[in-house]
Amino acid sequence: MGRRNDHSRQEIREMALQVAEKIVAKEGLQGLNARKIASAIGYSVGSLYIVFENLDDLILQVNARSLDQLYTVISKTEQQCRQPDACLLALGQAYLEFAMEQPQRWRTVFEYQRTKDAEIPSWYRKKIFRLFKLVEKPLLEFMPTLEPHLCAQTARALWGGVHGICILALTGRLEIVGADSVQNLMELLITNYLAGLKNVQGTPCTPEEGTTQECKA
Amino acid sequence: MGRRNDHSRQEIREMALQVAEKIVAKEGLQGLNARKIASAIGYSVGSLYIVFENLDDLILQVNARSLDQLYTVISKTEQQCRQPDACLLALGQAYLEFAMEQPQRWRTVFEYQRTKDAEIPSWYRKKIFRLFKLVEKPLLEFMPTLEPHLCAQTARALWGGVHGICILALTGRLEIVGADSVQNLMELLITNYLAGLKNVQGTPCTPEEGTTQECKA
DNA sequence: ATAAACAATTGAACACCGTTCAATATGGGG
DNA sequence: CCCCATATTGAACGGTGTTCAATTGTTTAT
Repeated sequence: MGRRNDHSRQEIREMALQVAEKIVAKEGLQGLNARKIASAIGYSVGSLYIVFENLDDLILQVNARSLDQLYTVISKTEQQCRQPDACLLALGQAYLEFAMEQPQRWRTVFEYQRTKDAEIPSWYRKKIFRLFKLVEKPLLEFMPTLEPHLCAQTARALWGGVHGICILALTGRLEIVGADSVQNLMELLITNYLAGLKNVQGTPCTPEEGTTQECKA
Repeated sequence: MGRRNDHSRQEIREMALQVAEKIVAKEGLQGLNARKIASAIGYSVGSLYIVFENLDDLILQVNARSLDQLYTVISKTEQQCRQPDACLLALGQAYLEFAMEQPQRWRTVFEYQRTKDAEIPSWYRKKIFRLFKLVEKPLLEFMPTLEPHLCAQTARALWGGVHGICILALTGRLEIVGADSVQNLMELLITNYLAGLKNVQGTPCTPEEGTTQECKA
């Protein structure tokens, strides 16, 4: 088959991405390959390489969409809550919920590392940044005295923790008996972390309980 | 070449694992393949499949060794510390240090998922369990009133958090400027979490700060 | 209307991967 | 010394991602 002009490049790109999303959601990253995508959209492999630089590029786009959807979910959660501490807890649980409802897509986002040593593009980084921003906002309401840099650090520490629980849960390394226990872990982490924040910042440093870090600020 | 009896199967196995460890440490999981291992130990690919079920099996063994080495490091750290809170902080930092000094090996342990749907063998699970035990011990000293199950949960929440910070740091998703800032994140997470634990467990539940969970116990 | 120029599309081909197994070469027992 | 049991091989198979000469339909010029 030669020229047929059935679809524009943008359209082919869009079709490929939609198919790839479905495959990733159903079979995970392992189930995804160029020939499968190509045949599903009725084009050949060669056409994929006109529209995408390579498969890494394609997967990056799929992940970008997952991040966008995650942002939508998290953002809605953030808008619906009132008290900052309850808000942070709700954000963590929304994050966990997304991860558990779309495990394959979520895992693909965070486990996939490009083969090439190419840097993560800045537009993709921004999608991660704005997720952090959603955490920093209620955190600043919760601790208004936090200077911006420390707030960013505090948010990243908390979100790293939330993320870690999700990963260990999804990869089956938490090994917890019981149905909703991952949610409990999440609540434990967030509430204790926040309570500690309030406590440490609000009280003078006591030598037998504080370590060293908090006394400086 | 036919029979030569240069090495026993155990010896071939050992040689293969040592070579595989080096390759993983230097080039990561992506740099590892059967032919490379085979040529490095002076045998053919076929011999590898006599000694290992498949590459997944081989990688599992490599990861088991990484877990053992991690356990050694963490265990030593645990033995050297005095106060339980300082101990937990030291454990987290030792974990982070291992992850950053052996990034490829550490990532291979946690990011690799077997292709086959085969379960993780129980002897491998035990290696993960005993790592958690090292966390639960000082945690119980820190909070002697914790019932065993809640202690296990509390340890897993904390360790999930520690793990998450490591992962995000290693995959370049934290985006922190400065040298030792990941260490600071780790300290933030652990000290705040511990302070919160003490605070929440020790004081009666106040409606405006506590969420819901801690008031039940 | 016809031809020439152009561009979209293909799919065979290449180099790699994990895995298998018939063929083979050899150490050691009779 | 011969023969056999077996340790070892490596070509072969089906699967990757990726490339690019060849092909074929569309458009433009005459």
